[in-house]
Amino acid sequence: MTPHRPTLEQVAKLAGVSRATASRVVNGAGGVSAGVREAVRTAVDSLGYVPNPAARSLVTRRTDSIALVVSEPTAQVFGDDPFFIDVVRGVSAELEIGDKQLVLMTTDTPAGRDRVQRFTSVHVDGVLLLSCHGNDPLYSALGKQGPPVVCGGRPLFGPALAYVDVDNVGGARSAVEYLVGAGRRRIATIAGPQDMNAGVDRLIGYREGTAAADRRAIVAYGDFSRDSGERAMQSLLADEPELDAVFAASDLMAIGALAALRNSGRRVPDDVAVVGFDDIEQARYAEPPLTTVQQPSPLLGREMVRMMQRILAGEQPDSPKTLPTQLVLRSTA
Amino acid sequence: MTPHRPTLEQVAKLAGVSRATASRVVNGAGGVSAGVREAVRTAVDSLGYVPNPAARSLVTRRTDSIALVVSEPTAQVFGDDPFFIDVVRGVSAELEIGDKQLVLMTTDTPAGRDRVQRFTSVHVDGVLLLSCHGNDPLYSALGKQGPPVVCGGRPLFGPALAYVDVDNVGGARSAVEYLVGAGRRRIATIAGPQDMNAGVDRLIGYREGTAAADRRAIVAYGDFSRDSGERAMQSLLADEPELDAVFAASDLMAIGALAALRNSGRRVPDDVAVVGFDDIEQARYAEPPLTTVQQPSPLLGREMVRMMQRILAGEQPDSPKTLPTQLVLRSTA
DNA sequence: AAGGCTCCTGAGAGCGCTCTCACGGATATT
DNA sequence: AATATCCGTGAGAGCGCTCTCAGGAGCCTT
Repeated sequence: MTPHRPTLEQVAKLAGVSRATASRVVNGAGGVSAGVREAVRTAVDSLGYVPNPAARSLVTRRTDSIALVVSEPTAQVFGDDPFFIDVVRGVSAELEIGDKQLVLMTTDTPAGRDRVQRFTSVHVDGVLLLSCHGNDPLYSALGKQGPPVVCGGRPLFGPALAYVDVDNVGGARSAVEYLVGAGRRRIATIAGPQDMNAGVDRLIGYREGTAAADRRAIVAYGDFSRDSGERAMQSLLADEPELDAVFAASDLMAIGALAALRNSGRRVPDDVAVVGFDDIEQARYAEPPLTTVQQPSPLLGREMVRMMQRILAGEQPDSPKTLPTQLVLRSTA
Repeated sequence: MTPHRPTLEQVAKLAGVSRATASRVVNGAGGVSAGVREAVRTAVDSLGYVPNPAARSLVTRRTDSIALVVSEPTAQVFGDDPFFIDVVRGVSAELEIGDKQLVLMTTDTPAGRDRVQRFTSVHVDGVLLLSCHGNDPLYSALGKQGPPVVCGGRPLFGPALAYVDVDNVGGARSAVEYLVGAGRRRIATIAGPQDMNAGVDRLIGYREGTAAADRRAIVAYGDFSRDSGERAMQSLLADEPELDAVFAASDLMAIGALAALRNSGRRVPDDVAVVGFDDIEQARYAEPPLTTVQQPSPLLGREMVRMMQRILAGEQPDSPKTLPTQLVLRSTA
């Protein structure tokens, strides 16, 4: 198919130098006189030379590519909010700077997990884990040996891995604080799944906020999806008809809650205030537009890569990094 | 970091065979006696041997990985509908079957494009192009030399590349036919961007449908986004206050149109029927739930991979493949 | 029984690259 | 002026794997 890619050897011959020198120029190593460097560059251009990464990585033992591992449940959960794609975009953009490749892997089946484990042990320089689910055996497996791992989201179990997270606790707390400050008395929450760190931490933040203001915690659970939010809101309304505020751990659940509130005849925000979490695009178009806690998803991707690069460069293991969230005021609270 | 990966040499020694034989077993090549095969397998397991892909691909000239190239504009456009992630999921699942890797690349800048071009020429066995935008220089560049290319979505320009597409024309036409059958008289469309094949083809389908029913074409343009749909609907309403149906080339635009119709006091579907395209999750929750043309996004990804694999296997170049769409009836039409 | 098969196995030659090491020449040191 | 230092360069040894080729053992043919 391909006629035949030129090799370094040919570049060297054309430039009238040795392969070693050509290699030096191609890799930007110093110690080459300007004239020779120029000659090699010319040869590279005229031949259209592109280094063979396999040959290179065979000797360097680097692959210059890192894996982004996403557990399929995660992809499913985040399938309809742009979180995932935003993270990927951030990862991609940041890797591009370092001229590294992004290898995307999903782990739905145990076989897939096994595949990931085998694969990552040789094929990539590092692994970014975006599987925020509970006791994932992948955590411990990857942590034990093989390339360095950086998690997106604080791992709930397993060994202490490097991670970057969004300030879920702080964001949730600030949402509650805002509701308290706005004079709300009975503040409920629709929490996310408790096998995911975002679900856990946002509930913790809610509890901190209510405790600090001496409010009772009123908790219902959802799975981050719209429907689960609607159902949770219904049960909340049944149990606590007097509630006047709800913090939902995701925008989708908040939007579901909005529908439930509407159906129950409550006015938002007059009767019940609603605050979501994520700040997805739909939040802007909700009826009424949703007040929510914004999280910097692309930045999460970028920071994961940066942390990985620091680890790869052999620097001190970073302390976990937490990215700030921000309350975005719209009309529901 | 890594202690040191076992090599085939070590496996061979442990199994008491030559490297060649060990290689045969590892690669499942025939012509190895059962006893020897078993011995090698045992050695592989006990050593935890994983073949070094760099060494392998150095000699085989395959990388067993294929690139999915996404132009950033595309990612942006599709950022808030699950199309992109669905395609990726399909691609990923299908590649996994063939035990190939997915390398994800985005091309926002010209530099990025250059990078893609250089990269793909050596690093991957094939390229899946998901950049459905107009006159992308990448098309011709990739088509000319380098690995085989399969496009997702019919390329609008450039050389004839293999592609898989969704039946945009047929889907749009069937939407119009349905509206006609439901007795709608003045059927407008909110078309998508005309530098993207989905935008072009859905407009063609609309035109076919209206022409076949002797209806006048009433066209406004959007960019697939919600806001552009809302604006387009407003201008449609201003120009053609008597219209009684709208086909929007995306669900997001249809949802925007719904908002504009509501604001103008029209009832949906009583006064104006609305049909979207895509069947994103939001369509189910629109007010009222949106009738729309469903497209099989994950299947698109799978089929792209399958076509690529056929090409890689040296089979006859496939004719372009078109995947069926299906009208999903809800409440807006 | 001799030749011809087939079947299994091992030896060895690279794939294209990086990197260490040695070496010659120019420059700096004493 | 002699030695030490440095810089630019080339030779060559692999990195771990696949794959061709040759050869030995066992079987079938005639």
